[in-house]
Amino acid sequence: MPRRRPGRPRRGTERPTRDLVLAAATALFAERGFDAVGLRDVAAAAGVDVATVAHHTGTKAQLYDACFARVFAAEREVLEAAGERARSALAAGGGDALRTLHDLVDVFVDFLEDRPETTALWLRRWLEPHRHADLDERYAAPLYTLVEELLATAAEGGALVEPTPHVTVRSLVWAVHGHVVALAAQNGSAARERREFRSFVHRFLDGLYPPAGP
Amino acid sequence: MPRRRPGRPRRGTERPTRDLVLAAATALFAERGFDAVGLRDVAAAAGVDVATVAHHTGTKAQLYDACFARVFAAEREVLEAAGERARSALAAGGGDALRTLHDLVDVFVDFLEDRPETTALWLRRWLEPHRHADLDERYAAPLYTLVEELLATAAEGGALVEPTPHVTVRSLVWAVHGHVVALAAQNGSAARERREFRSFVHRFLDGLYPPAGP
DNA sequence: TCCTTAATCCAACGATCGCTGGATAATCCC
DNA sequence: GGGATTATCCAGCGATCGTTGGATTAAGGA
Repeated sequence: MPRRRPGRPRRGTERPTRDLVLAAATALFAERGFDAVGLRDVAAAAGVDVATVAHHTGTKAQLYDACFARVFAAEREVLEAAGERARSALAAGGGDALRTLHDLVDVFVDFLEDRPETTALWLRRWLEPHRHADLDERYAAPLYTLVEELLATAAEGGALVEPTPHVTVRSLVWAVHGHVVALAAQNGSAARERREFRSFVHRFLDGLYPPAGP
Repeated sequence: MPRRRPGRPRRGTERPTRDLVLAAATALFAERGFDAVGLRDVAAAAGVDVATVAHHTGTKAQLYDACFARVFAAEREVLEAAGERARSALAAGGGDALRTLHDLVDVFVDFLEDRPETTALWLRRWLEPHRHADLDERYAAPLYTLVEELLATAAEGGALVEPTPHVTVRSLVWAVHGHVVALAAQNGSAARERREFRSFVHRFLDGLYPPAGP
């Protein structure tokens, strides 16, 4: 690993060091948790010195928060874009509501399968809420309300056979996280596992609505 | 906290110190994780000295394993007893298979609601498999196969409308863990939350079987 | 050219960590 | 009563932790 050049960066240059540190720290935090990761581990993974990590990201707690903010912002962006697409598809009225709901949830599953560290950070956040006091309203609530809102919108046409959508959505989200964890734990035949889980989720979603009339 | 008496314990006396340490350590590990808990924290919570903790439970890693073994053994015992009852109820042939399945899963939900640290330890185990290399086969597999077996047994009468019981059972288990985490996070109206989740689980289980004929 | 700003690293501080050797006290067994 | 055994605590070891002060290098601004 070549040593990074010291000195003031050139004008047009962005600052890749901070992103480098954040990416390395995110991977380590997701795998081992806050206390098992030393700042020297982060520095070594990013190829810089410990003091450089502190220079860019402040204290360890601030670095932790920055990692969560970065990952959750990416998730939120993807989900809100998918939500907008679903909304306009339903507003157009031409599409099938159930099919739209399938597609929306597929985006969620795809995203978490592609970035398993997102699931790891969510689980750590749920396990240790005392570390994330200020993140509650900024990330968790919008995602849940989005899916619930989509569920309600999709249910406008046909009645929704589901008296507790809140519990239903939460259970669905946790099932997805469990799927990602199981994928990370097993060795082979991940493709089949992915297919089977999508099939399960679709059948689950279909069960929320009355069967289509003849 | 009165200092514990040194010296060899009396004959008939059991050894409460080890259990005291294990209980305190389990609560701390469930709340904060392995690395965030110091042996001095465990000792203080148990009202003993650090050396006493080491004397009874050996290494910190051994203490961690002992906590998991203790909690998972309790869970396994409860579940296997409920499984035996469900099996004999089905073998007698008199009862309703769906009702038997409801009761079995209710036992699981009740247990985790009563001991939320069980969920915390399961999630930590899933998040950090490198810490639990030897626990995989001893605890995880039997629970899953038990529920799947019960599902299969309950399905002998009526056909099971579920091509992937493995995925289904896992998703159900994760939904229960998510329910426990949500219960711990919220403040009030836990009774309503419990009722709604049970209702959800029952409807979910019913969806696995074809609707009863008229 | 010279001063300012910014990035990087080195060295080290105080605190805490897991762990242990040894002293002391209480009980059992003979 | 008197060793043997066991439980408990005290004190301290070496290692690692998060954090910081200061030196060095490189670029911008005048």
